[in-house]
Amino acid sequence: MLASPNRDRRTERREATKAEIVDAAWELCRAHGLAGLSLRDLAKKVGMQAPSLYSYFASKNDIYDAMFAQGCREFASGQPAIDELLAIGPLAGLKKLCHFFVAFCTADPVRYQLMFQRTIPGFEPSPESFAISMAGMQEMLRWFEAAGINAPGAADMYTAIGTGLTDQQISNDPGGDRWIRLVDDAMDMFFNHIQAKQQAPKGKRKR
Amino acid sequence: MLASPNRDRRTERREATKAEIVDAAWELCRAHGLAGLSLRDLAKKVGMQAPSLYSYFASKNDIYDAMFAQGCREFASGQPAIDELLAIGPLAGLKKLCHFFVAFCTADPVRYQLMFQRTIPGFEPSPESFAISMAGMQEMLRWFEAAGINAPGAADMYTAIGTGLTDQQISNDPGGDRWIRLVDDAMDMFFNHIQAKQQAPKGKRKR
DNA sequence: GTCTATACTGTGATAGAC
DNA sequence: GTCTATCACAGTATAGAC
Repeated sequence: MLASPNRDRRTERREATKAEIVDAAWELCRAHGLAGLSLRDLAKKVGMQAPSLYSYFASKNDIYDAMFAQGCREFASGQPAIDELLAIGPLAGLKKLCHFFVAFCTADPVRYQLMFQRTIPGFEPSPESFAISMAGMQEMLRWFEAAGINAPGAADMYTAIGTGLTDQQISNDPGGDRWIRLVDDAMDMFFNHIQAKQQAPKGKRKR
Repeated sequence: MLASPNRDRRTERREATKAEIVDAAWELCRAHGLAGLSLRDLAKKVGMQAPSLYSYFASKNDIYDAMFAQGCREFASGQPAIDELLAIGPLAGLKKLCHFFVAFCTADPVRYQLMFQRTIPGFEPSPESFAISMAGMQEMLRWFEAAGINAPGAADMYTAIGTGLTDQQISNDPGGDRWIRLVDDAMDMFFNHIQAKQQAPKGKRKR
C-alpha cells in the first residue's frame, strides 16, 4: 500500500483549500449572481491564478457541484428531526417543517437558486451530490407517513405550498416577510384539507 | 416635420426584423437555456453578423427585455376575462384562472424562467415592459375583489399556490402532469379556507 | 502535487468603413 | 444599415517551473 504518515496531512490541506475556494465562490455568487461567477475573480480572491483552480476542480460546473453538495448537507443537518416532529403533533410539525424550509431558502436566495431551480445551463448535480439532496426529501416523506399524513398527493401538495411561499417571498419581497407570515395559515389550510379528505375519501360516501 | 410616405414602410420593416430576431432568440433559448443565448448564434440564425444586431437592440439585455414584453402580452391576451370568471362563480373561477396560469408557465419553462424568476444576472425588465407585466396581475386582483375574495393575504396565498404547483411541475416532472393534476384539489382547499376565514374573522368570535 | 505562463476559442460590445 | 476589424473579457487546455 502507499499509505504513509504524510498522506493525511496532504489531503487535509487539499480539502481545506477546496473548502476555501468554495466559500469564496459563495461570496462572489451572492455579490454578482449565481451565473455571474468568474473563475478569474474567484482565483484572485483566494490568491491564485485562474488555471490553478483546475488542480482542485475539474471544471466550473464541478465547483457548482461542490457548492450544491455543501448546500444539501446544510439543509439535511438543519432540518428538524423526525422524533422532534412526531413529539409535537402533525399540525405543529407541518408548521415547524415549513418554517424551516422557507427560512433556509430565503436566508440565501443564491443557494436556493442553485439547489432548487435548474438555472445554470449545462449544470446538473453529480450522482453523489444528488444522493445527498434526496436524503432531506426522504426524511420528510418518512415523517409524513409516521404522522399519518397519507392522502393521495398530500406530499406533493405540501412541497408545492412550501416552494410557492418561498418563491413569492424571494421574487416579490426579498428581505421582507410578506409570504413568510403566511406559513402558519397555509399549514392550517393544508392540514384541514387533508384531514377532511382522509375522513371522507374521494369516491366514497362515509363507510 | 420629417414625416414622409416612406417612413411607415421603413419602420414596418424594422419592426418585422426585430420580431424575427426575438422569435429566433426564443428558439435558441429553448435549445440552450435562457442564459445560454449567444449573440453570434442568434445573428447567424437570422442571417446577419453579430454586430448588426446592435442596430436593432441596444444590448443583449434589451433582447431579453423584448422577449419579456412579448411573454407578458401573450399572458395578458390568454388570461380568462373578468366577466367570464364572474359568470361561473368564485370556485370555478379560481380553478379556471389557476389552470390557465399553470398551463401557460409549463408550456414554456424558459418563458417562465424569464418572466417569473429573476435568474439572468444584471437583467431586469424596463419600466415599459414591467408595466405590461403588472396588467395581468391587476386584472386578477380586480376579479378577486369583484368575486368577494378579500380575506387578508388571500391573493398572496393564491399566487403562492399557483407558482408552487408550477415550480414543482417544471422542476420535478417536466412534460408530465403530476402537479397539474393537483390544481383543482388545491383550489378546493384554498376556497374552503378563505370561506371559513371570511365567515369567522380572525380575532373575533362570531359577531 | 501545486502553481505560473501562455494561448486558444468564444463571449458581449464598440468603432469606423462602405 | 450592415459590414469588417477589434477589444476586453470569459472558460479552458497545456507546458513546464518548483
